[in-house]
Amino acid sequence: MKWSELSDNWCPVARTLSVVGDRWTLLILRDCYLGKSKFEEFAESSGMTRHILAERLKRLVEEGVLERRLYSSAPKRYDYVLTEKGEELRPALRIMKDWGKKHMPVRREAKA
Amino acid sequence: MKWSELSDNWCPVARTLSVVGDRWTLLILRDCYLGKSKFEEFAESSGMTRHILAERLKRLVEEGVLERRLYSSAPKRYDYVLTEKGEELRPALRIMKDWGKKHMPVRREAKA
DNA sequence: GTAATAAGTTCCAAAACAAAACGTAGGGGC
DNA sequence: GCCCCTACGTTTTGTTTTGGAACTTATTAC
Repeated sequence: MKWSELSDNWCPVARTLSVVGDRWTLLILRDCYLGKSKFEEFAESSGMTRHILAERLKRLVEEGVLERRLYSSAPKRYDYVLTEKGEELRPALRIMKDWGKKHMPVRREAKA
Repeated sequence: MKWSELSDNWCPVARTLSVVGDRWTLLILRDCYLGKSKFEEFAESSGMTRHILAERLKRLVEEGVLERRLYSSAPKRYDYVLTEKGEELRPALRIMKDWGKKHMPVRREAKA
């Protein structure tokens, strides 16, 4: 089954996952909630490749979770800010944060 | 970057995602919250391949989110039940459910 | 004119995934 | 006993996605 098929699933959880159901997308949202908005910030913070990052940002914009915003006209630079729709996923990430703190202790050295 | 590297990330959200950060895993949890516990139930309900399902169940058991339980000794049959650790992710799925209902209307015909 | 910055794009090999067949260990009908 | 059914997986074979690194474009700072 493909992503696109999931978006019309009877289950609202499945439809949500068709947008945010992979680790990179959720890490982008985490960064947004931490105040980041720029491509380079996401790339450095999450450790994902620029290739994947560009693709995920594109989808988040298409789905209305983020908005691509021109923040400098010369040179042209765009960043990404949360929409209200995107803001409403914040509580889910907060639960994951608390769960990680409680159940997933760091075993070795922190990397990034 | 690989899954395994994420599990020692400084960020608790990232560590959480190293366990549940893909759509199939989260759909398995959804099914658990709906009362399902059997391999065949997960396979049919989510539409994922048996191959992937077996792998994800294995990891969820290793991580202590689910418990593999012998529910019939002859023939030997196992099912999967939530641990307390697994139960504590339920609120995150509830938020995704509400978000999906609000922001992801079904456009075409529901399939599964 | 040379280097730096920032947002991407392109390329190729490696890994993950999808689909479907196969395996295994019994149970039940007859 | 023999055959099909159930249920939890495993194996196999191709396709798709991902990872990693280099490249592009436009502009500013020196």
